[in-house]
Amino acid sequence: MTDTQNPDDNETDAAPRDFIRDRISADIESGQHAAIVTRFPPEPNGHLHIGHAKSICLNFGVADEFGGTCNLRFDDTNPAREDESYIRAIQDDVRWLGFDWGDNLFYASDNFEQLYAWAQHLIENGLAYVDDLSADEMREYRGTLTEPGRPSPHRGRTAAESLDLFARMRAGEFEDGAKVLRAKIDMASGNINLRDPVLYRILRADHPRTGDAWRIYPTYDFAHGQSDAIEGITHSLCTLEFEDHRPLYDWLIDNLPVPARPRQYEFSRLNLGHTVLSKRRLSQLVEEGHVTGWDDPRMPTVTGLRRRGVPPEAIRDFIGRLGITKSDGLVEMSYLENTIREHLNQTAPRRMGVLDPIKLVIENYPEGETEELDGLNNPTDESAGTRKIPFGRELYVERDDYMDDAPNKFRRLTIGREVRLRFAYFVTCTDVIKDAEGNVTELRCTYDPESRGGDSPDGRKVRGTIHWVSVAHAVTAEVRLYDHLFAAEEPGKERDWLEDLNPASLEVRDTCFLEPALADADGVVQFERLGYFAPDTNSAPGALLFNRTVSLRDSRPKAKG
RNA sequence: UGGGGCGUAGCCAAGUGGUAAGGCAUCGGGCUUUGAUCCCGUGAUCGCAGGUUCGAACCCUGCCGCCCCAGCCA
Repeated sequence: MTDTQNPDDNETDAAPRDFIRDRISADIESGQHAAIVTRFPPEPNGHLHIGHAKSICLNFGVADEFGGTCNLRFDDTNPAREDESYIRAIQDDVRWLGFDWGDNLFYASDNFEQLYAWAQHLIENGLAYVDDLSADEMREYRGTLTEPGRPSPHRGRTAAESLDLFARMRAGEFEDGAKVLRAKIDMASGNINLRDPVLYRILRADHPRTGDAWRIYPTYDFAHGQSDAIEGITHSLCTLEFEDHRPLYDWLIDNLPVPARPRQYEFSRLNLGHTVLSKRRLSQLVEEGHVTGWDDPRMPTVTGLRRRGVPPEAIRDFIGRLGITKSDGLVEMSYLENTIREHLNQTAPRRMGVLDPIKLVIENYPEGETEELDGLNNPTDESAGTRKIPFGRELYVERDDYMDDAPNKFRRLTIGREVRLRFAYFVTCTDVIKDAEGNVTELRCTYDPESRGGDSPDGRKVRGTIHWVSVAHAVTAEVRLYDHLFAAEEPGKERDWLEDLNPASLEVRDTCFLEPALADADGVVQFERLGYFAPDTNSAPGALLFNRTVSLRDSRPKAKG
């Protein structure tokens, strides 16, 4: 009973460990908290991106691991920039990622009345005052990073006067920007957030949820921590740039009669190479038409990744592998891509499709004859079974898979070389037909009828295997190939970030030929030897449209055929 | 020159005084009806310089580098 654990007693596969989880464990062990409550607090002013996914996975993940709950809370304190449409989209995204907030849906705006009362409480206690300084004046008075600020002339206003002014601000008596409510803390603090930060500003705009009830709105600093307290959040997890705000967060909690004592912990946000992860920049890309929308498959948004064909499991796995720390780095895009491949390799059915077709005619195959061959749906998963693939005398193969005078390394078609048509026959190229400009228009081949299925009874080996589609049975489709949205790994590092946009991020192949089984594909599939492809949201029978989620790894020698 | 953080191999990241986990990438090799998958192997003395200690990535001191903060954005 009093047995201690063996030092070599290997725990099961390590649940994620990081400084935040360590802290939570400690808080639970010490009895500090019986159960933990976290929250994911998006501002509804744009769509979620993969950086948010990190926060989502952390907050919901930790709640789940420790038997707590995670609230979804909209930080809707700025009606000037927020919109209802985003509220819906954000919920869809979080759900799609695989998380469930149950009944715990909140809005900071639900607390407006309470926040107002607490602001009055601060004024009554001499801890806040109404200031008439303009934004410009306030900036001047605030000082600089190295010089202390000066007190506003209104800092000494009586509580009674501030209370009156504050009420009139609420009533809509003053213009936007005419007055603000400020906390009275320390104009000389080295931490600029403590130099009498603004708690309320006049914004005579209607709010998606409270309509015209309010003419003043609390700032993030005043709304966030207090909302945490109201919801009983135990661990308020946010990104590093809020570290400077923690003293203010604590000051407010300490000076207000809040019902709980939440604590804020900060972790580093996700930075990904060859893309941008800020809502400001992402909205700009959308607004200026550099992409087709928030759900453009090139966007690092949750909705974009989804349309691209990235499974939510892959995103969660990716985030999990990165870990939670306080050091900010730049994660290689290839890391994400690799994680996506890993998941899709297990689940995506294999199919064949030719994206840059040239015709291949098998001269000794009977005219007009057709047969069906069996193709493995997934070599890594026996249970995926097989499918029938129609075969005939005329096929489409990839232009890339033929080369004149190919070097020995070239394992594909060239005159005189025998290769295997996947799941079909051995075929030997005998002649090539070209147009006036020298472009290959057709390949002539002979096949070995004995090699049906892809193996020769004489045990003869073949150097390569290529994919194909029967001309008579092919379905046509448009396929979109994507590359990094930005050519530079760190957009904006060497020049204006928009100049780093990759002009080749989208390549449209409008006449591709696919095996007939793809006519009604409804999930991500692997086009053998090419990559993973997802039917686009606009794909329709007769007008198939696929997005390349990610290519397959390619270890072929550098110089392509 | 103020305040707050960070600094372990190309990238992410364990490690918290006892002699550098793991993942990805790279490069070799094996297997292979996808040049895919899979399998095996492959690299660091821990930003730098001092100090404490029998012993330091982990403790102390001093440097250096990078990130964030001067919105009535979050």
